[in-house]
Amino acid sequence: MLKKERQAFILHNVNLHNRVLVGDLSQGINVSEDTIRRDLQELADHGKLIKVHGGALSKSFHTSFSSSKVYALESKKRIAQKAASLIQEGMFVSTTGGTTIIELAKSLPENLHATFITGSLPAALEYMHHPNIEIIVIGDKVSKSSQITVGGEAITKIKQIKADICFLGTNALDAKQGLTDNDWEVVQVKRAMIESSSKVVSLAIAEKLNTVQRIRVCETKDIDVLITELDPESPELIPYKKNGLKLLL
Amino acid sequence: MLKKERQAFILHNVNLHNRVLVGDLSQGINVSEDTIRRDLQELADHGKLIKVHGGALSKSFHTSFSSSKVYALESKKRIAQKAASLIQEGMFVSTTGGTTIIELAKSLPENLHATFITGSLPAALEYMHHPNIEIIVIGDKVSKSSQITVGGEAITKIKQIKADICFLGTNALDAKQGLTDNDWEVVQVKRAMIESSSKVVSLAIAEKLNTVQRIRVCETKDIDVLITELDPESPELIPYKKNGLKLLL
DNA sequence: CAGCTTTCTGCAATTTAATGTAAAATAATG
DNA sequence: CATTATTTTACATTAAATTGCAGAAAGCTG
Repeated sequence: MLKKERQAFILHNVNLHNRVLVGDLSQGINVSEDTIRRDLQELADHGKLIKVHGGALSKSFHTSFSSSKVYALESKKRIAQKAASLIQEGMFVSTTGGTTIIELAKSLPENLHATFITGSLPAALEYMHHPNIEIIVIGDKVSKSSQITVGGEAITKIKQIKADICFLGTNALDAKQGLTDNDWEVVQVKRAMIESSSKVVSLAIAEKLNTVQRIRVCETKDIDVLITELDPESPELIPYKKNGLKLLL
Repeated sequence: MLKKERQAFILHNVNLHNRVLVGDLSQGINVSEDTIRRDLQELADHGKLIKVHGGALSKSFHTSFSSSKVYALESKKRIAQKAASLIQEGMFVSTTGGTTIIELAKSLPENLHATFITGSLPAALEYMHHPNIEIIVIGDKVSKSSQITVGGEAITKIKQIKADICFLGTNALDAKQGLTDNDWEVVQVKRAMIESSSKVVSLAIAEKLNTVQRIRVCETKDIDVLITELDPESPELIPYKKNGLKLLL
């Protein structure tokens, strides 16, 4: 059996049963456990499965188990801290929703005086814990999928307030395709925020990079700063640099 | 069973039943109690559950009970349920903030179709759990003490929407002095809500009755229904009856 | 406080993983 | 075809992880 075949077989199995054991595979294919381990390692390196002690789990199993709120939490925290450092005393800051933005809200320094504008209900609740932060909530219909307010009223209000900086929770970002999203109403809100902010910052964990969704929010060059957890020298980031984005962390 | 699988199983259980016992898990999965404890410890370290003596609790369960919002919770729940029974299919409902209103949000029947208008962020988050409820958030500056939006914009918006029924979380109610409150901005919002609603309902636990605060929101006769947990025959309630209030429970 | 249960700690046994090395297979080159 | 390099694999050895157990410590209950 060729190596590729074997790996295809393993992958097929792990996706079918959500789990595989090194021992079973070794017996089933009749190769040493070392070989299986090497295969698993390789597949894991390519992100096809999750290697664990004793075998491997399917990707879907793993993500469903570590619920999305805690998913990549550490990355998000680091990104959020970097983002917080961009905020200066007295600024007007607008933010979208999303878990990374919530982390940003939690990362704000205790004594920061600033005004936050948001249509995200969970984010607003977080800002509330900070005694010196003024909160402006954008009112309108609530989109349940994204937990932010959306609609014409919301967009009108957003455009009425010129923010110094705007933080975008990012669903998908690609150097060529720009910032994209799947929800039409949310896209409108994001566009309005970008339009009425002096500086646009995108917070994106690595896995959102080089992915594309249906609806374009803006082009890559419209974003001023990209904050992600990758090494700034990482080759993945080169196309973004070319588009003039400042990179952080 | 792989370690990750076991932990997924535990997590699934704790989220399902809100609690797990070390012994049960040990028997169920057929590993030693030590192993279960180590798993619980690990999951707790990652913030996925709360470890307690004898087992573990789900995160949501724990936070909903450890907070200080349990004061007079049972009374509030009963009041909330009574209030929920007043809401009919398709109604436009406006609500203020306050813990009793949050209980109302939790008490809503699963399949109710209605539109809720509120400036309260925690209430809006609760409504979000109901699939058939449309939420309109009133935007403006957030008052941290009351966790609702306040200000001219908010009042303008409230007046633009005519609600069928309006539920007021009540700080102080006195038959002679009417409904009173301590926060000027909140009072403005409440007044606007009363003005633009066909029916006004006050939710008040007994200890708020016959108390007065600085600023008058409205007179007693402007309230249509008072919901409290006292016996309707209670002498305390006679002056309210005289003012034409309908009493519930 | 006394008696009970639960938890923690260190330790040993077992299982699993990683690493280095050599043999075999495959590919590349002149 | 011979030979050289590369890849793949198995085996042995060492390292790491997981788990259960015993006894001490801590927590709970009446």
